[in-house]
Amino acid sequence: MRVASWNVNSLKVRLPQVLEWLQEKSPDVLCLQETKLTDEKFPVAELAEAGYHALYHGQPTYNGVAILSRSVPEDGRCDWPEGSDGQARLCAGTFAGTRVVNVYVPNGQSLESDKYPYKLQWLERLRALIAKELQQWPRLLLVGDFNIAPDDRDVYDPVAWGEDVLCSPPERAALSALLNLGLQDSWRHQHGDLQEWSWWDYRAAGFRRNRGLRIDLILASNALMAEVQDVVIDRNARAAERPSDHAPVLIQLQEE
DNA sequence: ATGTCACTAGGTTAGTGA
Repeated sequence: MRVASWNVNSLKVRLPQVLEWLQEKSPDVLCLQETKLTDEKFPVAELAEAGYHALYHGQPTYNGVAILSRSVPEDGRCDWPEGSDGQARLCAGTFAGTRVVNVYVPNGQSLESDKYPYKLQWLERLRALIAKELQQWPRLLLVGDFNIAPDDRDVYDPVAWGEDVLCSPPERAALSALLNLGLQDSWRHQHGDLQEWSWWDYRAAGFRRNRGLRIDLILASNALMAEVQDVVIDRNARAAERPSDHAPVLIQLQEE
């Protein structure tokens, strides 16, 4: 099974690139973040024509997540079990016994912003949810835009970036708490000390100068980690015409 | 550390969020 994650920064704008990428890579599952579409505007028909079912959860202007898949997921979930807080950042489904949880973690904006404590609270709620999900589905992938660079190897210039948002110790501790539930950063596990980025700022020619961060992650539960064959960041998608500022990340799991 | 992009509302541009 092959599962991917991609922050598309508006599915309305990026639908042609997404359809092309689906055709080229043919993943079983593609998790999207920042669709920025209300549910009635979700391109269900175009994706069905491409052979993909869609589970989606959006809102106007901001956020929005979706899971595109060859097969129909079981136990589909949109948003928190305790109810929505008005921000569409979470959805999940089960494919052949493998739970896939798709998240768009709040950005946080800056350490001074009120969005920063929201981010930390959101991550704590996610930890509690994943703890429960792991009990039901030991085979679990937690994928998405985490808006956290796990450590300094994931930052183009860690000295310049310092402990600013996306790299602050409390954010990294929140990510560690998630990993401590029994998950691994699959890309890092496969690639040792390699440095690659999944996001490059549109501003200041970030991509041309290869100034990026690795903030799009696929966390695999320990039960799944032995089946991981490959994890790749598809930098070509970022080099394409009218790109998202994020590249897709794709994990290949051994077939049964 | 800002060389962009996408969104919306409202008035063909400015604010906002990333």
